[in-house]
Amino acid sequence: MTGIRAKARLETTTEIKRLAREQVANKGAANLSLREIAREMGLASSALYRYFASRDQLLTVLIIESYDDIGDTVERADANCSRDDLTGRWRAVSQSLRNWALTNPSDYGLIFGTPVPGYEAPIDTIAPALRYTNVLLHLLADAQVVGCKPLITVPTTKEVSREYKRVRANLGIKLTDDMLLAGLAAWAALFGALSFELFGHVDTVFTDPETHFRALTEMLGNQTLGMK
Amino acid sequence: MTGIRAKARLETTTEIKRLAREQVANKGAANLSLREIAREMGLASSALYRYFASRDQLLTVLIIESYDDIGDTVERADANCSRDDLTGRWRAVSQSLRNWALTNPSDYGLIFGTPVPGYEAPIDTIAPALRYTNVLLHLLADAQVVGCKPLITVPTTKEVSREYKRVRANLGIKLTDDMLLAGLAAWAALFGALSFELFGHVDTVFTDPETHFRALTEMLGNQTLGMK
DNA sequence: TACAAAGCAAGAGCAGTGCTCACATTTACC
DNA sequence: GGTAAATGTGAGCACTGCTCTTGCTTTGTA
Repeated sequence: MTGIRAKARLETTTEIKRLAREQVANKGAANLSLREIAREMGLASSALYRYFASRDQLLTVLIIESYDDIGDTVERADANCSRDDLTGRWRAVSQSLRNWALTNPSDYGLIFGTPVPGYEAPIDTIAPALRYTNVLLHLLADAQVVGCKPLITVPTTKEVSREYKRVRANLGIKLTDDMLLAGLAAWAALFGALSFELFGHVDTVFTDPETHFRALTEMLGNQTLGMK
Repeated sequence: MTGIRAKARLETTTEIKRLAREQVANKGAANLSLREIAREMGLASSALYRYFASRDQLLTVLIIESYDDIGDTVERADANCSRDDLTGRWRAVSQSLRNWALTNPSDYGLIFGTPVPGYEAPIDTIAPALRYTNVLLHLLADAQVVGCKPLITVPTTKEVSREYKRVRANLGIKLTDDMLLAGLAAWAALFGALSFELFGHVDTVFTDPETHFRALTEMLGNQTLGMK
């Protein structure tokens, strides 16, 4: 029975990650210290290297888990709505995003903040990183099927239509140019607003950021889902 | 004549900042090393503390200079347009933003990336931080004066109108609710798109990010400046 | 012009970091 | 029960930010 050791290993690994997350939240990713984790666990610092190859690898694992967490959250919010309630789904998705970000600000920073120059995201991060975006893409696709037309205008140049053709191929989803642009713009506005808020760029602007965020998403929902 | 020493001090200070910027660009802000700067300059590491109180203070100075740099850039782009060419000004402003970000990606990361938890921006950073935003605010104000109406709808709740009243006060600028929301949304979409691009979240989506960015800003300009 | 004060640089030293490696111990399986 | 793998230890290397004492140079002034 290899179970005892496997169980202990899992526990230790989980505890390391827990303490790491705590440190990242309190002192920032840059100040994450393996030695401090070891001290808190009553271990020799070298012992941690039996569980994680390096500080960077530990951080990468935290990032992957965060991607999965935000993916879970957004998928669940979307799944809780009736499929044909497109506005409701958009509301639920964007609200759940902000809630997650406010609840896990350091994880948000880990994912959407400044990457280390030269850092190549390992393959393991790619799939989890796509989950939360796919929720939006499917919402847009569903909207298109029932005949929604975004209330925006796409600049009609050959360059743009060529690029968006490639984007459709890259994303593997069939969306009209206007739905694509409206969706990408709404998505960018959402994360732009969240980054502004979480990274402290609008502290002196808003008294109640939540109210603005609601107004923003309401407006973006109108623009993107538009009229049937 | 205090000139000789003052000049030497200025030169040393500038050189330190130059090398620091180089390191931040190559290895990230987290890996900025005062000792390495000292080595490269042929100085004892302790000598650097005559010029900067700490590593953090050096980083803060870099951030302030970056804020001023982006402020300069955006102000200049705007000033180069004829005042009543609102669309042209919006194009110039957003293009100059992207150009600056692509030319100085590490500075962009310094400003718009993950802040250190508990880090309180010193007062010196506040004024420079407002410059690039003020360019947009004045553009919106000018648009309003000539009767532009954004092509969006604001959710008309008491909460929203109360919050936007406070925002007007905080920003010290009189904009209608729809102009305010349209402007903030466009601003958020701009920086959201830039952060996605610079922080590597859309590498697999776009073949030519510039084309998408142009389409995005074109669309946002339409929505915000709208029709007279 | 002489001199005290202020500015600047050096080098040793402290406490901390990531990471490696040889070694000891514990556990699992044949 | 013996063997091999998994796990933990502690010393050690090379690095970091930062402080403090010591000595030298420039500065403004008496």
